[in-house]
Amino acid sequence: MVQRVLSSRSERLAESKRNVTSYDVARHAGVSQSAVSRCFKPGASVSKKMRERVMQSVQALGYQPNAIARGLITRRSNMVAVIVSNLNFYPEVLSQLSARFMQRGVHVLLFTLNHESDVARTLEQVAQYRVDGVLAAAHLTREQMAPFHQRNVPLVFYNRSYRDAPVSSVCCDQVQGERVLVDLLAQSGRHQSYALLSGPADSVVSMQRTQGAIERLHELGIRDLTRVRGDYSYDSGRRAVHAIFEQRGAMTDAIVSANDMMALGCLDELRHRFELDVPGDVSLVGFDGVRAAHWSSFDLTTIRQPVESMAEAAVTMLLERIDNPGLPAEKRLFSGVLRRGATLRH
Amino acid sequence: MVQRVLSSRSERLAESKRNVTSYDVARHAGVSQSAVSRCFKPGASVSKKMRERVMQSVQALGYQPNAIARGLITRRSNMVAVIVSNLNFYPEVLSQLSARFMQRGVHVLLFTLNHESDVARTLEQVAQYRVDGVLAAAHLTREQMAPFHQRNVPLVFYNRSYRDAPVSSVCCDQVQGERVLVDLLAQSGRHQSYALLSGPADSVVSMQRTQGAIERLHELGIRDLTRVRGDYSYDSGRRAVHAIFEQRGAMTDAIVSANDMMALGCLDELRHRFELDVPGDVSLVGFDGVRAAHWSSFDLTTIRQPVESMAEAAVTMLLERIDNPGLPAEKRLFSGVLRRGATLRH
DNA sequence: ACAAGAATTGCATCCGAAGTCAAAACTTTA
DNA sequence: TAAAGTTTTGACTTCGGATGCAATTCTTGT
Repeated sequence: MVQRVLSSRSERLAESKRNVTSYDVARHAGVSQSAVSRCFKPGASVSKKMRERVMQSVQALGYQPNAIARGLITRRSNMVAVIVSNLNFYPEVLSQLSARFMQRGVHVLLFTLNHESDVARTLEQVAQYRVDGVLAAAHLTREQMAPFHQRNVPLVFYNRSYRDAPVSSVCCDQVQGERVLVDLLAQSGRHQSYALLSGPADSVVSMQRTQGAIERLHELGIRDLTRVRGDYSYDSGRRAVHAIFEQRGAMTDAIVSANDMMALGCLDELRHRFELDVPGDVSLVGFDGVRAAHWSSFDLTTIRQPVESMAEAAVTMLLERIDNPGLPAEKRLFSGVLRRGATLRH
Repeated sequence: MVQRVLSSRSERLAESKRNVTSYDVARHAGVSQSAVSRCFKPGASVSKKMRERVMQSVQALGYQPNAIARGLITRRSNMVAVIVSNLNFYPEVLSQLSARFMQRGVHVLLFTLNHESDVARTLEQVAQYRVDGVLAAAHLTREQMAPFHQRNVPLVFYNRSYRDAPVSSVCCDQVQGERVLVDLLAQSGRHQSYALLSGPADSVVSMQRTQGAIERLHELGIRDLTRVRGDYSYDSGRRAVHAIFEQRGAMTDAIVSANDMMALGCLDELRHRFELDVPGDVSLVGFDGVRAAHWSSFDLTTIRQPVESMAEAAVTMLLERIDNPGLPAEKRLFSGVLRRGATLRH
């Protein structure tokens, strides 16, 4: 009877191409399932003989431990969620994060947000997969963070800091960077009329950069400036030039853009549509230090975010907090690195 | 006795912030665990009253079903692996794929490869997570594909096709696109000397493009051409110009680049370093249709890959094969779309 | 009011690996 | 060589939810 059940089971196995389990390996090697399991646990108590026997069967059957089942019992999925809004803008960040997580044996469950995606539903999914941690390069409200705190899932933000919320973050100092840029503008050529091009209204980063610029301009006694808003894209940078000139005629001779993409759009529009010289007629600064800013067509003056260090810090902070749930939240602030290009009047 | 065990259990629950399980919900609602489970299964047999009671407890306790546990029993993780090499080059592809998978309730486990990553180890990880399918925008050998076939895990390639392997793929017709570009070059201005800039030696896409170009050039009777190799990057495009001119003096007046990034590097180097006019002195074509190719500084003539359609097709093909394991492999070939820019001599 | 049929519900089992603990197999020591 | 100590090993339980099946409840028709 028992025999029969067993045989019908192995028949099913054969016909359904069921995955090889640790039981199959155990049977093949003539040992217990526990033994097989132990052979895959680093410091476990297994004799050399046993390990050899098991590994031989593992090879023979092509066994791969099931990470899902393991995760269920250990309560560790070895996955982290990476939530990014607008993947297009900062591919390097994801690239860096992914590489560094992989290197440490942690897997990345990717969630991208766009304007039409349902953040609540997305976060629900994140929660259901029982990820060990969350790395968010996107904005979350306090209510949206709460469930993670309750479940003790560490949360690290990339480039957004929540002043009074107890969450960790790795940021580039937007305010200080922007101040450096404004200083540079002010020191070089005598600019008559400044324009400030901000990013989307709901972007905290854009707010900080804009605020940093305004603050410093005020301190320098410059209060009169044109303000327009873009959406971080190249095209919106191009459109912004029109908006600026509509407001001020073509007086404007210094443009502070909240990011590089828009700055490049401005640059192209100024040169090719308005046939103005940059930096002869107009000075221009960006922020981010994207690849294209370095291209010889542009050679943009900007602040480069130290993506490598920031990614490394973010990954480390998250993994530390996963291994040691007691660690308090920590906010790390990196300084941007000035890149002097050729878009500033002397 | 039973009472005592129960109470010690709930104490443990309280102190360890254990996640809420379907048992907890069942107890709270005074029903069986099966009932709770059924309330989360779409077409299940549950009375209205039951559903209400359960949902009330779900709300009260903040229950979230555990996708890991579910995956174990259903043998469906609802995750697919997306394997990309060099995330930096084609951020739009990942962005599109991710958005489309999310929209259909499928989760993306991201694996990025770079020159120093261990492909075998990566694929092992993919296998261990029991993903329902794999979407690869990277090269795999037949041996590396084999385990997926054995386990019946559908595999769809993005932009790489394996002629005689029974795997599905979605590709852009590189050869035909390159032929169109060469024709265009040949028709416009009388070019004296062609140069061909290929991508990395191990890139199948580069090979196809290069081959397409050479083939058509031969057909047109043009056999004399300079060949150099780059690595798909902007910088390698810049360097390539030097290499070309070293081989041929500055005779070359038509450059066919295997991708847009390198073409942009060429363009910048030609204009700013060599002070040559494009298209006046040199004509130039790229391939891909990246954003920057459209920028007014460049206005590159290129073939745009229909990323949206290709991503949609790839996602659909993969999900269909997951739902219906019997489906045969299928190869879909999309035509690139010519974008006429201003980098061709008339 | 009652039998037959349909819709719900709960019990028990399963998915696949990991951890606990006691039994079994080795070592060492007296 | 027996006792004591140390390693290894295996039986059994657990993680959390899904599902087949039998038991129960609810409809319906007569």
